[in-house]
Amino acid sequence: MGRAPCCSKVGLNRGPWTAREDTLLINYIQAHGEGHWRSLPKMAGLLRCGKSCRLRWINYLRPDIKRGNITPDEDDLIIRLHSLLGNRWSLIAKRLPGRTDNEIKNYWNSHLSKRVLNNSQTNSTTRSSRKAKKATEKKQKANVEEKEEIKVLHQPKASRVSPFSVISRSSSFDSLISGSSSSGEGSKGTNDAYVFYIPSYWSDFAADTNLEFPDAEAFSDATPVGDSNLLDDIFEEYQKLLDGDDPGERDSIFDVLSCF
DNA sequence: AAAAAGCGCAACCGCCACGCG
DNA sequence: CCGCGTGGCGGTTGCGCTTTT
Repeated sequence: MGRAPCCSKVGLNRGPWTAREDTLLINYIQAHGEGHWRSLPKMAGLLRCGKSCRLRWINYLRPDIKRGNITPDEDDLIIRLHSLLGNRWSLIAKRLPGRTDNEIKNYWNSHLSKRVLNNSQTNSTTRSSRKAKKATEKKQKANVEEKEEIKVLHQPKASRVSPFSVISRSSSFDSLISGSSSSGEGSKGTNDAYVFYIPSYWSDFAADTNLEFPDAEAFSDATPVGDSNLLDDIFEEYQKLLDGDDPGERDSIFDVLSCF
């Protein structure tokens, strides 16, 4: 049973959004900005729940959304961050400009979790029926997750991010992402051409937390994430800090991460 | 060629924390 | 301090498309 839905569903549209609804939502947000999701549908003339509007905007319509396949570098970073943060999709997404938590979560569930699973397998499996295979995968997945739960160093409860994060993600991302961002569907494909940048807040992050990045000055708007050495450096710094004995220090890392 | 199974992803659901009166 | 409204988050579902049998 549980509690009542967030809003009355009576008379509201559900399921896939139509182009018309998308247009209404985009036009309204362009005119009035994000927020006030509860009243937005009414004001925008949409027969949708406010929550649904928010999700549609954040996961699909926002102009800074980068559509297309996950690049190998992003792929690598997701795996590494997941090993540190667990299923903290929003935090992981914040390290991947233009990617949404939903997208990363889906990508993990459909691609990476299997890959991680396969890598952890020591025995080669015999060919079996798909059903049996899937059942086995499910079982193994459960085992891996059980182990991961032990491995993850610190997994605080999900918490709301500061308003600053909204500014970071939604207001200035056009300047952070080079290449075209597409708001239409079916624009997958040109992923190889994507180049994106670590935003300048990385250096602020380092300064604010007294982190000694190997080359903090290198973190500027013009720093391509495509440099896998840099990704390694970032990841290693995270790991070092997380491996530290001081729980307070670890907490501060998550606090800082939550601020972006 | 048809049916079954698998896959990918948009959308939904419910819980939780923050902000404000 | 407390209760309510709201927004954010992670988990889950549903469905269309693709692949396999």
